Amino acid sequence: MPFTGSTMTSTDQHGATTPPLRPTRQRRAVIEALESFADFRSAQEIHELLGDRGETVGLATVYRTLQRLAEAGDVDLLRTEDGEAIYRRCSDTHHHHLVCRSCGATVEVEGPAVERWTRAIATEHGYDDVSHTLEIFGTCRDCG
Amino acid sequence: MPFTGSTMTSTDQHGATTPPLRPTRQRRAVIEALESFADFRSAQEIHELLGDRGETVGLATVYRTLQRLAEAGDVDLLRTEDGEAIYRRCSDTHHHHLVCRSCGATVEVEGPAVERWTRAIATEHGYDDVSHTLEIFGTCRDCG
DNA sequence: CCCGCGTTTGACAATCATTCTCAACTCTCT
DNA sequence: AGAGAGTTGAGAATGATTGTCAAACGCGGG
Repeated sequence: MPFTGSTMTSTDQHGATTPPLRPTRQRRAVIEALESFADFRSAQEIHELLGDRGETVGLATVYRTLQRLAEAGDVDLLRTEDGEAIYRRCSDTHHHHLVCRSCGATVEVEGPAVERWTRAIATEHGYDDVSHTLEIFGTCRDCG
Repeated sequence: MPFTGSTMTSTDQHGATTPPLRPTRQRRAVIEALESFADFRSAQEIHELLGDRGETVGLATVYRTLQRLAEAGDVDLLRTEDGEAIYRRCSDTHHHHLVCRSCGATVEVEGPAVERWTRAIATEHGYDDVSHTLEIFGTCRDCG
């Protein structure tokens, strides 16, 4: 299987291939749910959270919605060490995360130097159309 | 589910909790298979590759072996965008990868500056016991 | 060389996250 | 109100990965 590393950005590079997105009750619910926490959660957890709130949203829909949002760059998607996808709402600038290994507390960090470095390294090796992933893990003060 | 971000390094930080590892035919076969290619492959692919070679090694065993090797730091483990685990033999120094999005060709890269940066950022925010993941994706010259 | 015992293996069942299917439903626009 | 495209939900289906457990193996001692 080929490697699909086209990480975050799915911005329209051309005209407008993106089909319209309808503001349904379910979608609003998911987005609202995302507003209610600051760390990363899995699709399943978000689905559960919605259930607790009394919102009825199918699991498949939660998955679909999160996918769309991630593609659109409206939420951050990252993978836990065991490959599970976890999501979080985020600012729209390119950034990375410092995540607490034990409680999940997250800090968004920026590093222009790193951005430059990755691009330079890639170019130097003849790679084009560069993207990257960078996540930092650690134990936060409270969990220390 | 808590976050387990203890990425690559699983080096014994203490005495020697690591139990002995027996050099069985299967393990040797897996390691040998790893020698035969330079890019990343999934456990399934490696299992298949072994089959083609006439080596009979159970799929579960391949998974177990790769896991052990990864824990021991003898192979690199990274995740494709869809969460599949892929492995590759590697040098034992800490490094990152520049992977071709379409053919999987890989280059190991080092960046002392990045290492320092991540540690600094983490410390600055009160995070301890820092580790990180960083992968760069792009389209290599041949696939361009 | 044979024995004992903890380690490993393998076939297969079991998990688990995620995706697919498809009929029923909802928007949006006219 | 009606048409047509986008959405949804329930449950089946997928697919990677892990668990189970009895049989096979590697290693040190006698």
